[in-house]
Amino acid sequence: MTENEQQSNFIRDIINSDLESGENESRVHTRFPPEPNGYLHIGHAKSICLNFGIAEDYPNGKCNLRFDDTNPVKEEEEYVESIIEDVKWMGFKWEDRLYFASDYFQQLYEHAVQLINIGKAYVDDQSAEEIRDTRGTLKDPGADSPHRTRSVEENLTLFNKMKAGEFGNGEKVLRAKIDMVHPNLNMRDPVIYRILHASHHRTGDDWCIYPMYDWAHGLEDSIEGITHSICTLEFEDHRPLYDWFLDQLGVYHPQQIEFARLNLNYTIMSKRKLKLLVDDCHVKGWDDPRMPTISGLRRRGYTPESIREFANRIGVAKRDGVIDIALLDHCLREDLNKRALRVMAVLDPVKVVITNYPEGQAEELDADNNPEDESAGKRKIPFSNELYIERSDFMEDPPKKFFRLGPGREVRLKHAYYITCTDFIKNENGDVIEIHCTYDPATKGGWSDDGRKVRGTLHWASAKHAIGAEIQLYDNLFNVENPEAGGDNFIDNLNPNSLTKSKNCKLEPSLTDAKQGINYQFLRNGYFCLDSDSTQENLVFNRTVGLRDSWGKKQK
RNA sequence: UGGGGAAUCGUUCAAUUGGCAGGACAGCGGACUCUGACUCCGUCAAUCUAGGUUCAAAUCCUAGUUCCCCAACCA
Repeated sequence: MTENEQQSNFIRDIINSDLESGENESRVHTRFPPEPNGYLHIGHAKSICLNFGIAEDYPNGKCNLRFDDTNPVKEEEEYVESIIEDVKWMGFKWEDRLYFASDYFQQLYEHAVQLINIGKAYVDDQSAEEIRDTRGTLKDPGADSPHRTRSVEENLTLFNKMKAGEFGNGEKVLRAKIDMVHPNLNMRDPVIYRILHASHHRTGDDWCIYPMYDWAHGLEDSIEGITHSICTLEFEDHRPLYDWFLDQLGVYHPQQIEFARLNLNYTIMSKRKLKLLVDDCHVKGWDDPRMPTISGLRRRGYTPESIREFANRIGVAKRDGVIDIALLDHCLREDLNKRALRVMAVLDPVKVVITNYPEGQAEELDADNNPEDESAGKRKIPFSNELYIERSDFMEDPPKKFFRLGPGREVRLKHAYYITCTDFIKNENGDVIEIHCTYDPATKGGWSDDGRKVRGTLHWASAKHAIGAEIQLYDNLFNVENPEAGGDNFIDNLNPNSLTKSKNCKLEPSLTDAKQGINYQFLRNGYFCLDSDSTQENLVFNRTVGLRDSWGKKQK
């Protein structure tokens, strides 16, 4: 596959053959159905790209954004808002098709009455424990409930009383009457309605009975005229049930198709566990830049384009596997390289004094904003006799392959001059605190006419013009490839060094005007963006991702 | 254990449906370079196993192996 070209997959193959055979009046209609019980993460992004991507690529294709809000005790308005923002940010459009399962509660209820009327559902008085105990096991068949043979009239009466609030939580449930000895556990008279005296974020206290996923989901799809209902592998076992309900009711019957969810190494993807990281303050919130949430990635500086390209490259299949986080990094760098504004920032500064440059003098030098994009233009950078360079760019006794500064060595200051190190000063701890150099006035702009080769090019900032900033460097949130291997002990695998703050960074003054949502490349240091906590007085930048570093790698 | 799925380079997705196993990422080597970046070139490397059918098998058949999912009034 070449870059940016749409990767085909088995789901698109199914759609193509459906289209060929004239299935669904040749419509293609998908949906992305999140439960608003947490923030969306990169795994959801895969599903979003799949469902909305299909809608974009087929003539008249549509994709609904539908909240599967059937469980009021776990769901909140805050999550609804974040999900809407995230899908929008990803660049997908649902036009006027924003739906909520809760909008269908009345229809779902009426269909339940219908199911009772055809003798395929009954009210059970058993407790949750009793139901569990009589469901049987993987090996053993289940046993019929004593209430399984109630008359239609009695079931109708009881179900209406459930709806009217005459029973407490857990006192009664409505179950489908299928087969208690079915080899598929999901078919052993699944519960389809439970009593929950809880306020729903949208329907308030209108209802005290709420539909279960299996009952609700297929009907939601049916009501919306979904053609291909795409979900993850763990629902494969539910498909017979999905089909059974729709067949019993005789309503429009979408096709459920399952694919393997995304797993990334060094990352967890469980909403429950991500919520725990937030609730227990292991991270600063759902949008902490170390989180794999879409909001976290956004704050970190990821672009929607890079995530969409990633989703395209990983493909879609039924085999579950683990994607290397390096592929995400790659897609990110590929996009950022094209768009990021180049600037200079010194993360760990050490002072350089140009001894032959007049003190008190300064000049403005020209610099490209983006060598990959001529239209990005140029800017001016101030130069003076006192500068900062990166501490790691100087060695007192450098090896031959070190192309940077050392006693007697000449390097280029990007966009400025060649300088040669003549001396350096150390403090009592033996740390280099000042480096003395001379500059060659004939090399202004970073060129010399005499054909002299200078291997190293350093970024820098003029000491008296530089602005200060705090920079946050990130590493993987977890320090093992599969943090979830130990079950709920994943907290033990948190990387204690996932966040490193550098307070005294020196940036070129143009960054005073840095804006949120813009990607910068701090030359030789990586891609950065202004953090949402940044203020005029205290600038804070996040490192989105570092540059590839073959030199650093070689050092190890 | 009953049921449902899946097995192809280190990782991941492909293979015109029986016709030379290909791409991407990672790795390694090199070229280029005012970012040790980018770019470019090269290179390493796989069909779960055992039988069978066939001129020919990743693909079909038989037997086996391994891995994943299911026993919430979660989704």
